[in-house]
Amino acid sequence: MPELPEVETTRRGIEPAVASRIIERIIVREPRLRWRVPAELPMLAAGQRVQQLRRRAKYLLFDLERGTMILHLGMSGSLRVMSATVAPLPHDHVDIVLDSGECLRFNDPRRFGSLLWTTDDPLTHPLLKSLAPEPLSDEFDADYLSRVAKGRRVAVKQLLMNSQLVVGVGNIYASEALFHAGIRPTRSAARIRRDEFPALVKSIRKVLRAAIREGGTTLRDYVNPDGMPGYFRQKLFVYERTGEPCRICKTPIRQIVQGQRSTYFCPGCQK
DNA sequence: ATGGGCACCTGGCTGC
DNA sequence: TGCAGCCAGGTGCCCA
Repeated sequence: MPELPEVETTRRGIEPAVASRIIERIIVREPRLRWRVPAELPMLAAGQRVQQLRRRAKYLLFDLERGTMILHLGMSGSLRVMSATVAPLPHDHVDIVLDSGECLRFNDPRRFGSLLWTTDDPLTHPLLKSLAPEPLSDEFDADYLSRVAKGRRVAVKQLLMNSQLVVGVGNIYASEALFHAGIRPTRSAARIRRDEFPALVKSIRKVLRAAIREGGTTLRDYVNPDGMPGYFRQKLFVYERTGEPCRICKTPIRQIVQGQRSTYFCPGCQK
């Protein structure tokens, strides 16, 4: 599910509920996520005040007084803010109970999400230390992208989904960004011309920002912390529009498979 | 170093 | 109605 816009929407949605609150307790109903939730995490985190809630790539970082909780939503995860007294539903694996009486409830049917603990700088954690620059930061520019694409024979779509090179862009936004840049997803990264990188960078940033503005994209499971879907789905140009006419040139949108993931593009607009 | 394929999991949909 | 097969927003790991 969640790519950068959905994770950022989640961060913004839960921030008012968690900022400066004390974590009263953490209830782990199902520790078997992508990695087992450390048995000691509830004990370690309880009683600490939330100093800051950050996002790095698709990870949410809860900085506490003496350690950080690292949370990833995986494919089907979502976090909701609700009263701690509400009865849990299936797949409500974790509750982070706050001193306000509210809780953050983590629901994740497929259990590809994760919840980890570190006392070090979380950015040096093995899962985070090799992540590429944030796509909405100044560091991510045409020079950067052309440099990392140089000599890479992978398809440009797969390059965009390699978190060591570009973060936050998943299966939806990779297809969408390439559409807006007018670039075929199948082209080798090495074959992208120098003058195409500015448009590609611009498209990635534009798509991510626009999706954040709409509260993300809901295809199936994703809901924001208020339980509401994201509305960017209506603004998708190619994703899950197989056979439908391109919104620009009316050519039917095509679907192919790259790296075992569906890719969508317009044969008319993307060269 | 790079790239390809698999694995982890559940649920919803399709078609026989 | 039942069920097998396929697909889904991520990403670490193993292998060539």
